[in-house]
Amino acid sequence: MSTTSGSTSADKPLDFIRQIVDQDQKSGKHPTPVTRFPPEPNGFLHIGHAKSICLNFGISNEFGGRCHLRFDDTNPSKEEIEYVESIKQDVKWLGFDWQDNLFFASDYFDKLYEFAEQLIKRGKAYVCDLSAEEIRRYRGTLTEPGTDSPYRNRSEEENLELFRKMKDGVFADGSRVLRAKIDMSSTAIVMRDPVLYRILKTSHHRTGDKWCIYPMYDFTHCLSDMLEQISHSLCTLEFQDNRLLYDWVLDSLETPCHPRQIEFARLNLTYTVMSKRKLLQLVEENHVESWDDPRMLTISGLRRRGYTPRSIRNFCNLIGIGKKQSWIDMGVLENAVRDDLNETAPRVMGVIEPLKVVIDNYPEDQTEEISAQNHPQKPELGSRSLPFSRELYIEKNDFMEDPPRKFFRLGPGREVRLRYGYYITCVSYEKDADGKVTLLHCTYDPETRGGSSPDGRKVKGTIHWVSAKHAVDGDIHLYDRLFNVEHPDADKEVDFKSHLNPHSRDIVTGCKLEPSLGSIDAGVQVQFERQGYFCLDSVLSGPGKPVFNRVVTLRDSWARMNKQT
RNA sequence: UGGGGCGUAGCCAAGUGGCCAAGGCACCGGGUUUUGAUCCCGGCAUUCGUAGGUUCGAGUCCUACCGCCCCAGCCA
Repeated sequence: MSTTSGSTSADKPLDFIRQIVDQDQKSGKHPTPVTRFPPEPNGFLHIGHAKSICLNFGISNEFGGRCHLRFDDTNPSKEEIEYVESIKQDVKWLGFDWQDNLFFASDYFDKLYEFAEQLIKRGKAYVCDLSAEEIRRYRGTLTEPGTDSPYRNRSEEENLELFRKMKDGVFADGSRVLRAKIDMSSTAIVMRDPVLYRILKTSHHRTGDKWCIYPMYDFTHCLSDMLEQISHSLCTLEFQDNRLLYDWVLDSLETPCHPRQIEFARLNLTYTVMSKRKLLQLVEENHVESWDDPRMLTISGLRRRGYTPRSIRNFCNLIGIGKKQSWIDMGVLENAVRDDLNETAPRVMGVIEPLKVVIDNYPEDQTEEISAQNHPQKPELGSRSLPFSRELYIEKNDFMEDPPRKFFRLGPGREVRLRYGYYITCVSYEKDADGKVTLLHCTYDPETRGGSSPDGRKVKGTIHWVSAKHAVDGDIHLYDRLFNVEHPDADKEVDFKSHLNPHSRDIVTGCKLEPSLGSIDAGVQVQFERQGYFCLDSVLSGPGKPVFNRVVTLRDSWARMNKQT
């Protein structure tokens, strides 16, 4: 079994789709499974697509098959070449390889056209002159059957002639369509003589102006699958009805194989919205900066935020595949990055909201180099050296004027350990006119260098710090969930944007970072000890002006405890 | 009132008629810890949408009912 897909464990039970693939492989029906990921190049990929990508490419990796990347580009009025490139980049970044199996439905336009003529010759398709509005009326309703189009019984010759003229551009957009001749009284609406081709005098991003008719999804998809010898065509639940048409088209034509369509539930996540329309709205109305805003659950947004490909793959493997519409808790996604980054991210110290500390009994001009581990559980990741001096910064919320008993940090007269440094005790503090604490005076115990005392005295709290004169200044963007309710778009009467979390991005300037952070590469994740995982923003950072994104916080049982009381 | 699907814990999800209904997340206890992190240990469905039925035995089979999702684009 390949491990390309991440954390596929041998003892994990197979989902229902993998069971089918497994059986088909063992029975010899499909010794080499072939799947495909078929995006329409009309937008950016998001976490929901990642589920499909991991499923299709995952199966191909696990069963020794192939997975094609095929662009479903049959509607030139919505699609753009730019999206093709971003989709390829995203799939690649997620860690999957389509090798030389890159296809476009538009590459099949000639063949598709031939199949359409074949259908006409078999008396299974006809050109219809009804307007879009009329077709809709003739279609009937959920409970009433449709009625036959007056053009339904044209002769083969007439249909062929008209269809060729459609192709040659003699008719106006929308004036005629090619329809399948199935059953206007079918209980399945998709079978009531569905449109197969429409006239669209729009140039296509790949075929240019060659075509002025374009095939519809239902006609294109099954035939594309067939042409590529796809064994298992996986799609989401809303296509269940379409399977009837998928099978009808293939059964109505002379084809060498008949791929099996299998539907699974799309991904829904709490505290976010997933539809392309709503994501677009967030961008256009400037609720976020862009498609790759770190708050967006687009693949590019997640990448910029600092999510690792592996964490996304692990997440997709974790949530499973089923037919039940479900809502995965956002915490599961967040947990997936935490788990991954906990293993791999080097630990560093950064002070987000600095409070200056003067160690009164520390020599004025002295600087010491203190050794700090890069990962306490992984000595193989080495250590680094940290400058220590008389003036430091600590986190503002690591000091309280009147701390409760369970507060293990600094307060008047209290002693804490500076991570890898010394024990210090707060002896006094200064406040400004507004009553805000501006400076702490502490003393240190020279016997406690490195963080332990010869007398074995217990110090419960350990806090992070940065030497004031060695600190690198930077900005930090504290990202949080974009919405503050579980189901932002649950109520159709309420605008989902009214649930936007005003603190989805808190920008903090003047943060004090340990020196090594001045030369870190964009996109490399580190753990700011006691706070969370961060990475340098690839867009906003400039020379000498680092901007760090918070990928996700560390679990914080202290914060949780305070929330409850 | 048509058709297609789905209902196992707060959220996912195994289970394919036979020991006490996997596992993960969340939650609650406890331990280790120079990150209130990580890690470790323990707890967490007398019950599988509901009601009947078949069977020695049913979450798994049958019947009825209830609830939720999708379908009436010349979108995919």
